[in-house]
Amino acid sequence: MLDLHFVRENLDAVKAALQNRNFPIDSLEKFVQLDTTRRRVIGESDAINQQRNHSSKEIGALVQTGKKDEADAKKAEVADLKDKQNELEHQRKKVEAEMNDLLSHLPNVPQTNVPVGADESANSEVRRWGTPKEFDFEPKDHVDLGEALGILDLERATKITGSRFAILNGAGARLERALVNFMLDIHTTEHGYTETLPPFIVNRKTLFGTNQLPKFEDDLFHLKDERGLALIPTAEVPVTNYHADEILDAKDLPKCFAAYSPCFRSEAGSYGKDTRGLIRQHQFEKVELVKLSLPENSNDEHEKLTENAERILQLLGLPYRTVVLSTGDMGFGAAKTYDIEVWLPSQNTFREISSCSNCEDFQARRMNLRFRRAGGAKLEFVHTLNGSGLAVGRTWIAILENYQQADGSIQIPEILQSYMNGLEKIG
RNA sequence: GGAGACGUGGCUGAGUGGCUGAAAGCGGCAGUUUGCUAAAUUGUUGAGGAUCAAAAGUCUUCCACAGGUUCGAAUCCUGUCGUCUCCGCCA
Repeated sequence: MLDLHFVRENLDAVKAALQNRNFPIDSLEKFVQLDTTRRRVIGESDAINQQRNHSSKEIGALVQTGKKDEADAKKAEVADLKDKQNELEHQRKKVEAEMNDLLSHLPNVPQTNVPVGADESANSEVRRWGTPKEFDFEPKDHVDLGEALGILDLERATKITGSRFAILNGAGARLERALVNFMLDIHTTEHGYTETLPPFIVNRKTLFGTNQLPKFEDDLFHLKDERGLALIPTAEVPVTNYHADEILDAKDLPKCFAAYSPCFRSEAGSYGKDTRGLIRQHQFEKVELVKLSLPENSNDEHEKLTENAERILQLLGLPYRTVVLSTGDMGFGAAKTYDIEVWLPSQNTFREISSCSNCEDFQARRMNLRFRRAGGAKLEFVHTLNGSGLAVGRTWIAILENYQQADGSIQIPEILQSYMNGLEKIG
């Protein structure tokens, strides 16, 4: 959420940012109007409050000195004030609610070094690693490979749940589990993250903190429960909110978390997109990286976090490229985002396997996550960052496709073999 | 699921209708003192909003949250949420 004062004082900059994000700017005119009204109403309301408080004290004194008539006269006066007050308070609440609603629907302002553009065609590649393998046979996709090997069963998953669900069996299930453990081990032992295992169900306040609400209600799986709970779409939600409503000590920053979790997404509006295989599922597993950082360090932390995620692909020997998303392609809360895209032979292209964002103080403001510097200075909002390190299902796909052999077997990357009980190949 | 207790500032903890944004202690910050460390001592120390060019100042709101009673609520009433204890149940 953008700061009220920031929007008021940087109206033109915010307007430009919204336009670059393909976001309608008419709400900013409404903003100016609401802002003016709000301040007027608060001024009037406070003035009446002051009178009331003052009169109440006088009444107290009059009652104690036995001047009942005068006290009664005053009481009548205050009763009048109270009516006006109620009216103003009502207005104030209404205006503030509208204002909040408006602000909570505004996306973050992109950093100035983010490429401006309408969509993903304006994304810009920042680096590339590895060389896609040349196959001397026609490479299959992960569905053909997995089903032939008996490690992937999409049909029965559809039977027991529905489309966009999958069952992994045998070495396939083991590979998934190996990847989770491998990723967590690297991030905790080599990259300094603290492992955390959060709840997979969260409340609405938490969903608001990381921007899923109010705008993206339909992307979630909601529980039929009077508490308004939902399944997490990513561990970013519970983990970033871990310190919500707290005041952290500057010396404890940055805080770096690595969290495994399943992720649940309704994928509303994506019908017909990536319908084959594991690419786009309603449920998938992910190891998520989250950082809480000092504002002045968040860009450096963002670079490091992205490199930490890339490191996993390097260790697995999977070719990838990293792109910086354009203003039109970025997520709602991000100020800057790098996507890491892994090479998929079957599609002869790079596909997203991680998205690493610096949200600056956008989420922190929503969840009231602040810190104090030494010297007792004023409280400031923490900067929050997150990125997949990595999406496990898509890594599973990448391994099958990149490590497939002519006979349909899958060679296991060496670094994973110890996680697979020494298994060198599947099939 | 049943019964009971409770929810106050960074922490502990006073406060049962006006003089309480809140005692006291701890912690934090600033200073003084003392070979160093430690201790002692003095002062200071919540958050949001409005006003203001800014600071200062002034005003206002906040004692889990939302309502209500009252001229006046941390204090009384109702609801919600949460925590703890005991019983039941269960992995």
